[in-house]
Amino acid sequence: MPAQHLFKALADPTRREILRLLREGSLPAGDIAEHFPITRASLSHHFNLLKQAELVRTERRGQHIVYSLNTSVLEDAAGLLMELLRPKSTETTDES
Amino acid sequence: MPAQHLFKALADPTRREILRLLREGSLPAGDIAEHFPITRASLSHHFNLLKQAELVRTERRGQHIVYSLNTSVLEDAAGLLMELLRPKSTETTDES
DNA sequence: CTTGTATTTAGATATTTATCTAATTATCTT
DNA sequence: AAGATAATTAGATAAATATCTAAATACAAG
Repeated sequence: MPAQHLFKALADPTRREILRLLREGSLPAGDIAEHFPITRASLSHHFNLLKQAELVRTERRGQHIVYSLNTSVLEDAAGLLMELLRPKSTETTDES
Repeated sequence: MPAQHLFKALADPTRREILRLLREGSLPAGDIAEHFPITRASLSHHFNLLKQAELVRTERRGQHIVYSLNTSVLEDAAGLLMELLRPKSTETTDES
């Protein structure tokens, strides 16, 4: 689990808002785009970072590309933060 | 709770490593500095961002400034991620 | 097989960020 | 008060990042 990609991806408000939208269910890129004042090209850039962090998955459906949340990676992220909350024992080797 | 500052602060590997050091207990800036290959000035910059996010607190002790972890904010951060994992109901208004 | 729609990629630009060196501030010690 | 030590701030710079427009790719429908 590359913590660096993960936290970098979470650092941007637009990307966090994308994740928030996907909580309710999968959405095609175009539907996501309607919620933001930036271009689709810019959103594609954000999608790339989210995919790199494996926070989202994609599936092509016809001419649409449908994005969905990868909840397990979000759990991992929360877990990484919790690890910072005490027991050095529970340490996992990690280049972050 | 300004999510933006929080996630920005967590996005940098050096800062996460600082937090990891502080898990074991408070440390003066100088002791922290020994763990890193960068200048103390650069570390000061990281300290500023961590303080802005309220992830650390400081206390002057003589000529030393002692840093310690603010665990409750780390818990908040983990909580924000968990909120992304389902119930839109549990939503809290947040400009992030 | 051409036209239209959805999405991404390429390339450019302005802003932000991590880092450095040098200077400053704060405290301690003698 | 003067000098030494700890830490921060100021100012500069190189690298990373978010954004844009324009071009490219992928699929669907006539």
